[in-house]
Parts: sequence; C-alpha cells; structure tokens
Amino acid sequence: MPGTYKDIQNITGLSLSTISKYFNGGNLREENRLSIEKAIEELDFTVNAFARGLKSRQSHTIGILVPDLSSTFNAIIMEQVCEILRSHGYGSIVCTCNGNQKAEKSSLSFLLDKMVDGIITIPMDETGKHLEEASKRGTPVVLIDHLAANFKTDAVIVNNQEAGHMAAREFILCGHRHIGIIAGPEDMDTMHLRCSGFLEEFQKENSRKAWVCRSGLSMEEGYDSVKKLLSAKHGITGLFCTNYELTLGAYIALQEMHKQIPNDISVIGFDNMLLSGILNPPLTMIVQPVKQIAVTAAELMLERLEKPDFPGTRIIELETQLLAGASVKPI
Amino acid sequence: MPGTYKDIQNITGLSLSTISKYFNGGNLREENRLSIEKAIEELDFTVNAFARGLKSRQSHTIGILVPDLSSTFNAIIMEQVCEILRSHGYGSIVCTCNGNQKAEKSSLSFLLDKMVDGIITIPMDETGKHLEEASKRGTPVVLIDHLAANFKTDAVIVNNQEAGHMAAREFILCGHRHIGIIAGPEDMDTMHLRCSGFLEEFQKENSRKAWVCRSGLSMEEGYDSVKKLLSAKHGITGLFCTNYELTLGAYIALQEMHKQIPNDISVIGFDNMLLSGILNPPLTMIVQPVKQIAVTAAELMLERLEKPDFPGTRIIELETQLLAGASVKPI
DNA sequence: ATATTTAAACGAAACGTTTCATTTTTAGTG
DNA sequence: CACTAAAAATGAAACGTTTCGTTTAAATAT
Repeated sequence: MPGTYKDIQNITGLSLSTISKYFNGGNLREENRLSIEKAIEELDFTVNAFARGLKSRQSHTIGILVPDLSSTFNAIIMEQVCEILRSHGYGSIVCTCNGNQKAEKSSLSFLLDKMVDGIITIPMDETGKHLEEASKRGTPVVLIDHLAANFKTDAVIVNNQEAGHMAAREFILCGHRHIGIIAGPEDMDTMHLRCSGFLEEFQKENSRKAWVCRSGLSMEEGYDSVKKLLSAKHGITGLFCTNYELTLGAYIALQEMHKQIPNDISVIGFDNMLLSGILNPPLTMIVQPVKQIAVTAAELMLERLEKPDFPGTRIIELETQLLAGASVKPI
Repeated sequence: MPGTYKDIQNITGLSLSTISKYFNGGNLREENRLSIEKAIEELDFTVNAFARGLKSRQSHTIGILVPDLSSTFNAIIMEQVCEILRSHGYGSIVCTCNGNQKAEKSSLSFLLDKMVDGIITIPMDETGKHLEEASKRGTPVVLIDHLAANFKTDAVIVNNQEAGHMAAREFILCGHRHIGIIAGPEDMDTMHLRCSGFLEEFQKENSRKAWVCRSGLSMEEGYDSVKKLLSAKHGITGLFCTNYELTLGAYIALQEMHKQIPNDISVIGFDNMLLSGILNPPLTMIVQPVKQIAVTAAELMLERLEKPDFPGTRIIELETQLLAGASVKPI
C-alpha cells in the first residue's frame, strides 16, 4: 500500500540505486533530486524501515531497561534519554523489570530480539551477568547509576560517596553530633554509597554518632523511617534522606509531628531541585545532575554506535551538588 | 554473524518453509521439531525481526505518545501499558512531546516511520488532527484520558465530570458552603471536566460558592494556588485539588501554614492512593483506576490488532472512586 | 497389497531496501 | 575538438524471512 522505491522509479525514471543514494545522502544531479522529491510528495513516501534494517542491520532503535518508572528519578532520566535519542533519529523501546532480576534478563533478550542497536540500562543485577547476551551479539551497552562487577562497558555514574561526604560535612559544620540517616536498601549500591560516604566522613570523630534506618525506596518508607528514628529518642538533631521519595515522605512525617525545620530538626534531602524550591524554608539537598546524566548516557551510546570499535570503556562520573537551603541550623 | 534459517537448514536438512513453519506454529513431525530445536540451541539462533517484518508487515511494536513522563500519573500508566504489551510480545517505543503540539505531530510521524503496529496516546491536540496520518497508514490508535474531537477511534477515559460531582457531594454532605478549587489549566479537558463537574453539582444551591484557581499542573503551582486562595480570605472551608501534583503541593502549603486538616480546612485530593495512605489523617481523595486504564488501553489495542476491521469504535469509560479518608470535616 | 485421503515437507518467488562493480555522463584540459 | 579525469547513474545480487502451489510421505480405507 505505501509506495516503494520502485514507484519512485516509475515516476522519475531513475534507477533504484540513485534513489537509494538520495535517501542516504549521496550526490545527485539537482534536477534528479528535485524530481525524486516531487515523487515522494506525490506518493507520500517513506522508507520502509524493515527493508532498510534487513540490509543495513540497524534499527535506529535503542533499548532502555530500567527497574521501574514509578520512581521519579528513573522516569525523568528516561524521559530525557528518549528525547535526546529521538532528536538523533533513534527510537527508544522501554522495558521495566519491576525490580525482578529474572524479568531483567528476559527483558534484555526481548529487546535484543527487537533488534535494538544498543542498550541503555540502570542495571539491577549488579554482577552484570545478564548483559553478556548483549555483547555476544555485538550490541553496545551503556550503564547508568552503577557499574556492573563483571561487565566492563561505558557508564555514567555519580559520586554518591562524595554526596554522602558533603552532607556529612554540612552537618558537621553546623555542629550536629547526632544524625539519623534514612538510607534505603543496603543492597543497592547507590543508596549504600550515599550512606557509607556519610558515615565515613561523619564518624571521623567519635563524639559524633549516626543512626541508620534501612528501608525500601518509597515515600511511605521515608515517612515510617522518620517515625521510627524519632520515637527512639536518640536525641537526633538532623536527618539525611538519600533519595527523592524518602525525602518527601520524611518531610511529610515531620510536618505531621509538628517538628519545625530547622528549629526542631535539620534536614538534608536528596535528588529533587523542584522540591527544594517549593518547601519553606527551602530544603538543603544533594542534587544529581539529572539532565546531564541523561545527556551523557545518550551521547556515550551515540558515539559508541558511530565508532563500534573504539577501544576501551569510558566511565564518566558526574558530580552531585549540595544545594544550600535553610533546613540545616547551626547549633 | 547471527544464524539464519539457512544455517538451520544446513544442520537439519529441512527446507526453509518447514523451518518457517516451526517458528510460526505449524504442524511438524516430532523428530523434525526436535532437530530444529537442537539446531537453534547450537546456533543460538533468533529470528531476524527485519526480515520477518519485511514479509509480514508487522513489527510487534507499539508507539506510545504522551505529553511527558514527569507527571507521575503518565509515568505509571506508561509503565503498566509497556509491561502488558511486553507480556504479549509487543515492544513499546515511547515518545514524549513536552506539551508541544508541533512535537506531537512530528513524534507521531517518527513512530509511524519506525513501523509501529499501533499507537497508544494521551493526545495533546484535542482535535486529533495529527492522528490522521496514522489512519492514513492503517495504523490503529487508542486514546487515553480524552477523546479527540475530529478523530473517532478506540479510547479509554474516566468519568471526570462525575469525579467532580462526587467531590462536590462529599463537601455538601458535610455542610461546606465555601470551597476553593485548585483546578489546573482550563484548556485541558480532563482538568476542566473535574472542575466543571464540581461546580455543576456544588452550585445547585445559591448559598454555596466556589473559587476556582487556575494554574499549570505542577506541585509548585498547587502550592502557590493554596497560598493565593487562602490569603484572599474568602472564608474557604475546603479545598478540592484536581490532580496528584497539585494535591501534594497544596498539602505541603497547608502544612507550612499550620493549617490543620481537617480542623482548619477540609481537603479532597486526586489521583494517588499511595499518598492517601501515608498522610495523617488519611486524605479523602478521588482515585482513578490507573491499573485498569492501562490494562484496558493495552487490550483495546491488542484486540484491534487481531481484528483490524472490527467495525465501530469502542469508547470505554471507567469509574473514578471516592476513597474516603478523614480529611473532610462536617461543619 | 494397493488405492485413497490427509498431513507434512518442499521450491521458488516475493518483500523493499543497500551495495558494489560497471557504465554512462559531465566537466576539465591541452 | 578529441581525450582524460571525475562525477553521477545503473544493474544485479544480496539481506533473511514468509507464502503459495506442488510434491512427497504417512495414515487410513479397500
């Protein structure tokens, strides 16, 4: 039903190879170029991606594999990545694996079967074992958020440990000695690093003490963690929250308990600049360069696609920033 | 590099058509089936989707086109839709258009060029003009959230007007006469219907009055709207928030102003059950059947793909629910 | 055992591009 | 104006499946 090169050929009288050249940026005589363009218009023609892919072995499609999209951070990263790839002519096939490692492996196969030219992923299985299937097929992989122990490939990460340090230094600077950490899951290395980074710096002096409350990643768990930490009466004067949802949950809990920030308790949040702006007083938080993470991941992929055998792997570590608000009080 | 039917042929001695039959569910002699399976194993074979698509004219890929993924509602709908499609063997190419109608049109073309078998979209352009390109190519379209004025096609919507009614009745029942509505943009028909539905019901009696505060969709604007509405001293005793982000922003603003819910002010929120559970007192809210919306949209699409010329269009309206909390006080 | 029906396997021709080795045309030179 | 070099157009052979009309093999009936 849709037109083909042959239809263009019938209209213009040009050969298939010339027409192909037109669509692939070769040199044509001006009159031929115009007559092809006229035919395209007339036919409402677009190149058949199947046939093109069959010859060129490229789909101009990237597989995106993430644990979920309910986490705002993931959703926004994905949104940005898709958009950038799109502006370079690449589509994004998105798969989530719901925190399930088995699903992660099968989603990867699924994506590869769809002939994606590359995979961008926030891996769950931190060994990276599942990714071997991609390299077996010669499909490049770019990691976001954390490296994979047994799979060397391009990656964009963030200095989570340093993020922890920064938060700790901020509390130290203001004289805090008793801090609660709303830490999230221990087996997730981003979260773990933020927490251990904090402790490393904070506990350099014995007079300072931190209480770690592990949980999942959700707002609800941030809420619960605050209730737990404060009811234990450790004499905590500050809270460090290690992702967006936890921060929000914690904030809501504090409001409910009528704890004034920062008079009753100081808070350092994580991730979301937007949130910082709206709260009053503005929340001091560690922010990740979300946009830049997405841009970098997309660029790593695009460059890798251009030079498939560029040697070595590039691991790009971006900086988190302490966005100073007014939620940490000197004591 | 990856194997082909021909390689399987060399190993098994069977013809290409027999091998094709194997992959397309025809009847084979048991021994042949086994020998093919052995060959597949040995070769690590997977069917080439380009070649298959070229013949079958199907990509087993659906295009998903939404305004953005930063809105939690959209992100979750998408996550679910992708997952369901995936479980039926369909990939999802996701495009966002950032609230930009020009981008919406070009994203649609982009998706069609990628040979998607169908389009599931939350349309921005409410005329649906841009969708004509899809039907010109015979690509089915399923709408979510709202219909398109000039484009009849399958759709999943929600009774937004009735949602407004419900909220109004709840306030009326509790004796409220002065309500503020945090309404979002007027030109977005979901938001508009929630608001107009509310007004329709609420203003049946002249003694009741509602103040509408229009804004964008973000948390920040929910926050600002509350400040505006309350500083105007209309004597408002309740607030109706018309989406998740606005609800959250409003809640934060109220907390900050030390307005107790529901003693100082009653609140009905929208969209997010999770939020309701965590807040204290639990927030009364109107919830959309998110999961069911996603399931229905995916099913409409899958069924349409199976019977491309099933006559008529199916418009499925799902019900919102009032989730009773304790944030509306009788006065 | 042979004839007949049914089921399974086969061969060849598409599907719509790209590519490479050739041929034709154009532009450039003495 | 013929002659060469460079640029553009050409034809044919892939790419890896599916499909359809036909042949061959297996199963059933005579």
